[in-house]
Amino acid sequence: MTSVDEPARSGARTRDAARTRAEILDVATREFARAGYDGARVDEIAARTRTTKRMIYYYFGGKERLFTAVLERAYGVIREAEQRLDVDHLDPVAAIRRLAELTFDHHEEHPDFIRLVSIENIHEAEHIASSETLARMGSPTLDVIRRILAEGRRSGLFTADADAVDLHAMISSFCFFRVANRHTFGALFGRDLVDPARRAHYRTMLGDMVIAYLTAERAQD
Amino acid sequence: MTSVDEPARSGARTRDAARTRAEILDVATREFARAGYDGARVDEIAARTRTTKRMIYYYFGGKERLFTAVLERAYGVIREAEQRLDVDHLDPVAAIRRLAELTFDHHEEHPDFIRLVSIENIHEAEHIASSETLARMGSPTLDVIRRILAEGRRSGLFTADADAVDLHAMISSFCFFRVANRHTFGALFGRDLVDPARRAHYRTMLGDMVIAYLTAERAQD
DNA sequence: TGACTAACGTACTGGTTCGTACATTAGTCG
DNA sequence: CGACTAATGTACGAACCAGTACGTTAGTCA
Repeated sequence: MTSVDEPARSGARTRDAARTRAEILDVATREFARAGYDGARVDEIAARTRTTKRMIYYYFGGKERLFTAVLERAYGVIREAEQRLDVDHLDPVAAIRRLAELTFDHHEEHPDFIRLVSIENIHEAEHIASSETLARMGSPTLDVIRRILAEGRRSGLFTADADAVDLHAMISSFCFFRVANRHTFGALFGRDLVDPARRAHYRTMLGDMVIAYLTAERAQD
Repeated sequence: MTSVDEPARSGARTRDAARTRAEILDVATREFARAGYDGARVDEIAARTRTTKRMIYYYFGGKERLFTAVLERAYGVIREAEQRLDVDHLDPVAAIRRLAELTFDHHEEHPDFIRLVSIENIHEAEHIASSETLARMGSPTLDVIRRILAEGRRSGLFTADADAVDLHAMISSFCFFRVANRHTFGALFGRDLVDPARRAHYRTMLGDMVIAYLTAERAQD
C-alpha cells in the first residue's frame, strides 16, 4: 500500500488534489479495515486526514464509493506483486512453491487487505460487482499457475487432475485463513497462527501441502 | 441451528420465556450474519420476532451481549456435531478423511456460522474473549485428530512432523474459505466455489490434499 | 493582472438507532 | 382467590452520523 508523501513543504497548506485523494484513501483503508463498512465513520476518516469531510464527498461521492475505491487500490497492490513474479527459470515444483510463498508473504504483510476482503464478502461482493476497474483486473497468477501445471504434467511430475483455479483457491485458503481467522482461532485453540516464531513453519507447510497434493498418486475421478 | 417451535397452540399468545428467548436468538443469528455487527439493527430483529425490542434487552441486556449469545449457540452446534463423530473403527486414512468431510459438510450447511466467525474476527474475537461459555468449550476434534495422527504414525502411514492443531487449521482453511470468500472469489475468478455441481469435487479434493500431505515423504525440518 | 475554475472549509440538518422509563398482564403459589 | 413476580408492550429521548447548502481561497491562463 503506497503511502502519502510528507507534509508538503514546511507547514504551508498547498493545494494538491492527488495528495489529498491519496491521503483520504490511506486513512479510509485503515478505518474500513478496522471497523468494517458499517462500523467505519466518515467523520473519523475526515478527522484523521489533513482535510475535511467535504473533500471525501468531493472526490469520492460517498461512503459506498469510497469503500469501492479502497478495494480497488488494495486489489491493485496484490495484482502488481503478482505481475512482478518471475518463475520461468524454475522447475515446476520450485515454481509452485515460489508462487505459494508470494501469496503467503503478501497476505501476512497486508492484514488490512485481508480484512477488507472479509468485509466485502459479508456484503456479498457488491462493490466489486459495481466496479469496472475490478471487473477488468484479471489475475496474472492464474496464467502463471496454468503454465506451471502444464509443464509439470508434461514432465510427469504432477498428476493430471489439478486445475489452476482450484489450486489458486487451495493456496489462498491457507494463507487467508491464517491471517483472517487468527483471532477466533487463537482464542479457541490457544495458538497464534501469525506468531513470528512459527512463520517459517507455516510457510514450509503450505508448500509441502501443495506439492504433496500435486505429486501424489490417486484414483482418477 | 435448532429452530423455534410452532406458533404455540392456536393463535392465543402464551407467555413462554424459553420460546421467546430462542426466537430472538434465531432471528438475531440471521440478522447479524446478514449485515455484520454494526450493520445489524436491533429494531429489525425485534420486528421479525413475535415479541418486541424490549424483550431483547430484558433477556440479553444489549446488542453486544446478544451477539455473544448468538456466537455461543453457533459454536455449540458445531461442537455437538464434532462430538457425535465416531471414527474409532476406521483406519487412519479413512478416519482423517471422515473428519475433514465433517467440517466440509458443516461449513457448507451453516453459511451463517461462517459469516458470524468472519464478523467476530473483524472484531478481533472480543466477544469470544468475554464469554466464559466459549472459553470453557474446548474442541473435541483436536483430541480425535491427535489420536488418529498417533495411530497413523505408529503404523508408518503418516509422516512424523504433522501437528494436530496445524492439521485442524489446514482442514478449516479450505472449508472456511470456500464458503466465506465465495463472493469475491466468484466475482474475480468467475467460479462459484459452492456450486452444487462441484461439491463432490471439492469434497474429494480436500481429502486428497490432507492425505497427500500426511503421507508424503519430505525432508525433516 | 484579472477572471475563471478547481480545491477547499464551515456549519448544519434530517433521519436513524440504541437504549429506557413507564405501564400492564399472565401465571403461580400460599 | 388474592398477592406477588416474571414476562411483556408502548412510547419516547438523546446521541449519532451520512450527506449537503453555502461560502471562500489558491492556482492558472488569456
